[in-house]
Order: sequence, then C-alpha cells, then structure tokens
Amino acid sequence: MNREPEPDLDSVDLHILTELQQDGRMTNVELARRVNLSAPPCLRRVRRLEETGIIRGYHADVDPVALGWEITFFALVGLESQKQAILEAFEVLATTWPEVRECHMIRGGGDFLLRLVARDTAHENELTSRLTNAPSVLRVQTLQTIRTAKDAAGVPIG
Amino acid sequence: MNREPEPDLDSVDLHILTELQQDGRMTNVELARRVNLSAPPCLRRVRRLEETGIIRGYHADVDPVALGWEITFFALVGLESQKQAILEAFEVLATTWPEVRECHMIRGGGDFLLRLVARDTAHENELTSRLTNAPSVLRVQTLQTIRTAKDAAGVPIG
DNA sequence: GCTGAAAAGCATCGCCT
DNA sequence: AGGCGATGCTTTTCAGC
Repeated sequence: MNREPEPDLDSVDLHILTELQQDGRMTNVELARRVNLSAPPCLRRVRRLEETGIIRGYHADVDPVALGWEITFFALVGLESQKQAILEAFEVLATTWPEVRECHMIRGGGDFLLRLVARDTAHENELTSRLTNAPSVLRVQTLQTIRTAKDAAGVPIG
Repeated sequence: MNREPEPDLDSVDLHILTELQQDGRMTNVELARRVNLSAPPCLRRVRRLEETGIIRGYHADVDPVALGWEITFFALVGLESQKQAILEAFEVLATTWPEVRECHMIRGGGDFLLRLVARDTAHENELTSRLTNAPSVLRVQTLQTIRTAKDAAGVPIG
C-alpha cells in the first residue's frame, strides 16, 4: 500500500484493470482467459496491483432506491472561515453522518461538496437544515439529482 | 433485473450487502461465515440480490493518481434552455467523453453536475473550455477537489 | 429455507522454461 | 517474466430435513 513511484504498468496490467473495474467478482480463470494469460501469472499480477495500492479494493454496487434511499443529492456548503480548525471540524461532522457518502474539499477556500442520500423529501429537508445550522456554515446550496445519465466506475484506462 | 416492489430484505440480506459493499471479492465461504450461514444458502441469497438488481455489479476501485489522472473535479454546467432535446443533446455529449465519469441532471432546470478526471492542469483547462464552448452551454463552474475526506461506497445499511 | 455430502471448478504453489 | 501440473479450497448442485 505505498503511494509511489509509477510502478510501470504494461498493456496486460491495463487490460486487467479494465476488466476488474467492470466486473470485480470475475474469477481469476475468467480474467486470465480475457487477457490471454494462464491463471498463475494473471493472479500474480492482480496481487501486485493490490499490494501496490493501484487496486484499492472491490465493492458491490448496491441500488440505493432498492434499499429505501429514494433521494440522492449534492450539497455545496460554504463555511464562514478557511481556518484549518474550522475546516477540520466541518469534515469531522460531515464524515460522521451516515447519509453523507462523499465529502470533498473544494479549491478556492471554505467550500465543500457533499454527496448525500435521503429516505424521502422530509429526510432531505432535515439533512439540509442540519447542514445549514451546523457550526460555521454560511450557506448551503442543494443540488438534487433527478436523473443520472452516467455513473462510471473508476477512471478511463488506455 | 427488474426495478420492483420492495423485495423484502431480512437482516441477513442486509448483512450480506454490508459485507459485499465493503469487500466485493470476498469468497462465498468467508461471506457465509460472517453472516452465520453455511455456503449454499448464502450463495442463493447473493444470487437473488444480483438477479433482483439490488446488487447492480462489482467493481475494482482503482487509484486514479496511480493511472495518471492527477486531478478530479466537478463541473456545474448551466444550459440555455430546459427543452428536452437540448438536455438530451448535452447528456449525449457528456456521456461520450471518457473524462466525464458521472453526469447528473439537477432539479430546477437546465443544470448538470459532472464529475471529471484530468491528467494535469492543462488537460483540466482544456476540458473546461470544451464544456464552456459546447452547444447550449451558458456557464460552467468548476469545483476542483483538493481533498476527499470521505468517499464511501454505496449507501448506509441498517 | 436450511444442512451436508459430493462433483466440478478455482486459487495457489513449486518448479521449469 | 509466463506456463504446467499438483494440491487444497471454493463453488455449486442435489438429496433430505
């Protein structure tokens, strides 16, 4: 799990990453077949990609609506100060809420972009006002997703 | 792959989803051990979750920086019209670019929130101006991520 | 809807190229 | 580095509770 010096990836590695990004539960035998390798060297490559931190993990992609999370929304939150302590306090608050799934600090000072899920409109309103009333929060702009045209896993490869 | 009527999930199903959301490559035997089941019923439950579309897939989580995508940013794009044809044309454009990883239509009319990756600052600037100059685009506000405090897979369970 | 046994398939190792 | 063959697990099916 280092974060280091560009561990040269050849085209087979990139092919492996493409496949696993698309289907992370594929068996090693199937993966090997797709990248034209026999199973043992294929597995060795996968392990190396995991150990160097290029593959950070594998996750099931669960449908939020099926689990009762009807609303996905983003919130652009402006804080009243860019002081380190204020920013960190907000991060702690945001990352503690289970409904906050992502919390990104935005360049330019004192802003955060959050992705949240809510069970319904009332819950969304409650989350928004909890955000608005949180310490040091100046403004909250909610961006409610009505349609997701693309939600690609990971990054482009190749 | 239906999108249907609340297929009642018991606590074991929720436990399975929690585990696979966290480690999507866990073997079925290990999963069964964690949810206190023997392997066959555990596998049947996983298959059922997959078939009903509650589990939509599995993805390797690949480190963008390790693959040369140094910059992740969001773009809030305002269009000059809310006409269906204009919105759809923009969606087609956005989803076609490999650098656009997510494209969400935002409630309130004519806005999209995109998540993009770029190889470097020059590439980011190029993408931003390609967006700004795209047909029907009125304004583009970029939100560059400088720090991601939380990036949780999926949704809260339980 | 579970368990347990059994067959088939897979992961993984050591050795060779 | 990749491939082959052997071994021990894992997956998967099927009978029976």
